Amino acid sequence: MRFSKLFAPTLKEAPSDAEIKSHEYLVRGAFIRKVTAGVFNYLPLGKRVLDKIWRIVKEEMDNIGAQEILMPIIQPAELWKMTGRWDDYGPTMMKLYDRHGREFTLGPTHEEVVTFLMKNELSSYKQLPVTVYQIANKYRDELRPRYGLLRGREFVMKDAYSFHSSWESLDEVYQDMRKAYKKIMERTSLRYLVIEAASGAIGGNQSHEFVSLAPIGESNVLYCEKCGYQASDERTPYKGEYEKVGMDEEEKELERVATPNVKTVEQVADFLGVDKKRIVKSLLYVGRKGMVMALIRGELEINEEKLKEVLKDQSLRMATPEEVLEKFGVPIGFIGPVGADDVYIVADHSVKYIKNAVVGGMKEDTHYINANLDRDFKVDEWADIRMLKEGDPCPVCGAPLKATKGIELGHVFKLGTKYSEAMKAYYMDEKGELKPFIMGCYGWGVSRTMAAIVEQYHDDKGIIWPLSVAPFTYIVTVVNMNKKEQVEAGEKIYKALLEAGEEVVIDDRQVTPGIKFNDADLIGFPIRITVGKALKEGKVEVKMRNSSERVKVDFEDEGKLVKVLKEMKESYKPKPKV
RNA sequence: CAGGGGGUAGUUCAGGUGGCAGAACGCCGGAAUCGGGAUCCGGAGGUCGCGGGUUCAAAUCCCGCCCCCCUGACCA
Repeated sequence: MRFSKLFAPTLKEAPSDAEIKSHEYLVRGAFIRKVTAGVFNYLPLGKRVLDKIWRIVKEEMDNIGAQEILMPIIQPAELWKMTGRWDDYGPTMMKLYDRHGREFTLGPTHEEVVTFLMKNELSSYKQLPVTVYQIANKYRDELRPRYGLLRGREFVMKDAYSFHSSWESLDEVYQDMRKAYKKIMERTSLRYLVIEAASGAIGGNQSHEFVSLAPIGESNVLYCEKCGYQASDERTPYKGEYEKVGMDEEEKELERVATPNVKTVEQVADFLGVDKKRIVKSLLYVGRKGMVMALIRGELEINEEKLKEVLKDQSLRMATPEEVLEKFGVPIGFIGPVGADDVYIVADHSVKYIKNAVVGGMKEDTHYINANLDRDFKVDEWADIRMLKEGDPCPVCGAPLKATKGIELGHVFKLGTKYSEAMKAYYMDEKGELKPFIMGCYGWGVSRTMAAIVEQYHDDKGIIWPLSVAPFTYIVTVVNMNKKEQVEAGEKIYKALLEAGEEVVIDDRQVTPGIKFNDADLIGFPIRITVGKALKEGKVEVKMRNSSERVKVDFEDEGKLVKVLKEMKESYKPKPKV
């Protein structure tokens, strides 16, 4: 490719909306351009990188026997209503209507469509298992798209689905997928963790996330250096001791005290001069079955994912102040379990071990002190709904956990029969009985991977692409286009590399050397061949993007030059930033 | 969705007490130059987000709408 012909309008300045390096460099380096919030054009360079990632993902899927298909982006509402996700997933879906007013969605994922497909096409256990996948655009109306390709509203995803007649068969494919995902991580040179994860709105009962390490990542990971435990903070159970707060005291008399305008745990602790641990925090949620109260010890935080799982209700959300006021006639901040008899109460185990607790007074500007379990309030369900943080004990070995952040690239789920039952997708087993398919689903963020790689591979000048995903391997930089000998030498090297089957760009633009060097660094070509003043000695300079070292190589000897270049290519192994 | 900020040249941004539409970079033409976005001369480029209102006069004030960005995710 000739740079003079390449559609690659690089930018000197960072776009005003770029907050992170991958966003800035992908835009400045002419890989992508924003169309509207969370929606991008891929320019030639970006398309080349995307294709390389695409191909790696495709090859790894093909390797484990998954079969590529293509499903529609437009999906009818009826399928989503069958599984209840038209409402559950609702706000995240891009919805549209045809001329008859019939409802559709732009597919945010394809469980419904693929289950519908298999329900009609597979009828016997003899046809199972089957694994299919596609690589296609997905649409999600994110609350707040941001970070360039990391959280878009339109993005490229690989989604695979497997159908089985036994859990053992599902487990085989699940393990194959995990191996394939590890290979994708390795082939894209990403540093990553595999963590146990919450399955969220997708559902199911086992899932692992493949997380690429990055400080700006939105997934919080807890891991144990001692035993190797790795999990999402949303998923990590608390298996430590429960601290006893005042358990050796006498039960004192329940008393309502005035706490004017004192609402938060912090304020209450200050105002009453008590430890936060003595306060029981009461949070109200609204789910499918109405309002639910969740209790936890004052200084701890509630893990909404755990709570959703306990209640088996993915639609759960925090109640608004208005809803709370309407229900109890009491503003938020003064809500507590004493006298909250008509609401279902879920409490974290930590609440069990507080005597003479402080709770909301259920009357504006008051709190109760000396509230005691059973005597003053009841709990309908005990559960572990605590959010763990760094330093909390590892659930496996008890050592203090470490925290880090990452970008979720892959997610594998054992779905079980959630979708097949909801959609009556049955096959006939050996005994002639109808059984719902046992299913797995496996997602990979293809376009997001591009941003994740840049997050790990860049410096203050631009991107440092690993070879496997670089848009081109080499750039031949002709320093002075007015010098015939430089142009001729550059062309000769360019052609030699093309003939050797290499991916190469020759920078034949009539611009100053500074622009050429800076663009080469910004775009991130792994190897640069500079044709300039060293030509007087019959040499060119070769430099790898991840090093400042320049090697002088005789250019007249093409065989030797190509050999040296290929050797440098072999040894090019940029170091990730994390 | 809530709160905040913003929308002016291709980009990054000034102007905003109402009175001729601005800069830098980029772009086009030219000069000289050619190893890290260098220099000089000349030039093109705008429904000031959209619609309405107030006014002799609106980028500027008022109203409505659209879009973009940031923070948050109701942790009481």
